[in-house]
Amino acid sequence: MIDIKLIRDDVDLVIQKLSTRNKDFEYLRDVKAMDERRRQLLVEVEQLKNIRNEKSKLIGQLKREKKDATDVLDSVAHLGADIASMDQEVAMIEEKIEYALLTTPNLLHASVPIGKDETENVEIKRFMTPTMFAFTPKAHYEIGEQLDILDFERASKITGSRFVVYKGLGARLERALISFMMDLHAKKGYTEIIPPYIVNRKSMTATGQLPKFEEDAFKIANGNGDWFLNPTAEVPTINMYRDEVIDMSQLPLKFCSYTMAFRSEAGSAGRDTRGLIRTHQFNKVELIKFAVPEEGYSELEKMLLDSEDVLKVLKIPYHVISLCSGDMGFGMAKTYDIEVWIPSQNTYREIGSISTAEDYQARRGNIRFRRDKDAKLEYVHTLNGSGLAVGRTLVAILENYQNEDGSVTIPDALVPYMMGVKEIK
RNA sequence: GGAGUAGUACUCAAGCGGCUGAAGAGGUGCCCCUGCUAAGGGCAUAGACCGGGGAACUGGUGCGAGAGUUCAAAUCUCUCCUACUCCGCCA
Repeated sequence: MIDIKLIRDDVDLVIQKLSTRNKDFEYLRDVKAMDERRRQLLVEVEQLKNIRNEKSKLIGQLKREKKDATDVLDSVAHLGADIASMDQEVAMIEEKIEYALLTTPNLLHASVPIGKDETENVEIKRFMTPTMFAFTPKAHYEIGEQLDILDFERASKITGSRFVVYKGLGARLERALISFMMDLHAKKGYTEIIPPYIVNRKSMTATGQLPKFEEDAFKIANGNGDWFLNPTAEVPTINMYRDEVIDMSQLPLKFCSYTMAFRSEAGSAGRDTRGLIRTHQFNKVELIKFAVPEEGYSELEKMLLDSEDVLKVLKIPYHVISLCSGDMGFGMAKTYDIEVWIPSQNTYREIGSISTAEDYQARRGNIRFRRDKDAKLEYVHTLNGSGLAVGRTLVAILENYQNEDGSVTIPDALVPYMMGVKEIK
């Protein structure tokens, strides 16, 4: 969350900065007023508590000396009710402020292009030219069904729509991609992680999924209603360090985290209903970094390159866009999306997203570091990037590596992971 | 799932409702001593968070978390979390 001191100091500036997200933030003026009321109450109630503490001490002393304490007891008796009611008001105000801050998005970095929606995102770079075919390319679900490596019908029988069964070499390809990606990143110094796929409410709150986007998550009945299916490895991996102080010498911490990710896809009814572009359950390899603030943005650029490298090695065309202000995610200060070429749709589609939250998540999750022994604690910067979405990478391979006869060539880099298979036919 | 035990600072650990923001030990830092090392001695070692103040300072909260009893809670009560032991079940 953003620092309440910013609101205290200059609420107009904060509102102005947030306004590029094309939403209304006038309620922050109420937050400022509540904060003032709270501090004023604190001064009053703390004075009363000080009096009570002093008198309590005196009572203890008198009793030890076997003296009469009735007068002091009488004089302190009325304080309790006042303190209790003021405490209650403070708690109520704090709850409201807390909720407002938890539902206020991050401030954007100065380099984020201003724009109203996804149509105004800015292309940063391209890799390769879109794949050309001498025939009409098929969609990945047609290819997958014909090769009998993807089975959507049976998946919907087992569960429902937006699920898939990977079969035979399809299953092997999915598995190969996970290993390939993890190897690629691990070789560059990212520590491999396989975290829990179920996370609790605190974790979801720290990374920003809650309290605002509860309907996007799968909640499960166990865990007193406070357990959720992992929506992205960013959640469990960043929360590894929640409420911790990270030793300065360990920064930047770099992780590549493999998870199965789960999304309710509430609100995307009708979109990408066919195929595995948008499923409730998908594999994802995610890059996560914890960095000192001054290195946050250089680490973001490096992470983008590491993420791109997956498609470079696989030789699949993509471009990178910088999300404009109106399309930015809730908790992030700056985001690059990698979009991969999808021949059947004749367009680029998102396959990865690389972002920095600056200290927004660190403040929510209380993740800090200290520069040296006597230095004050500071919040780290947290970064996350896809490395990549595995299902969508499989889509990109099926479509970009398809042949006229319906077969699919396996990218060279994956052949060793496919037990030598060079083609699916 | 059942039964039990425990959670105090960097670590271990004492702790009677008030004199405990917390004994003691280790560790760590600085200093002394011994030619160096091993060993020994001295001093320091609660931070964090929320406030007030221009500042020096100062108030509040903190003993797994939350609620309660009380003028007063590490200490009493309740709920929860976590770890460990035994039983049951199970990949």
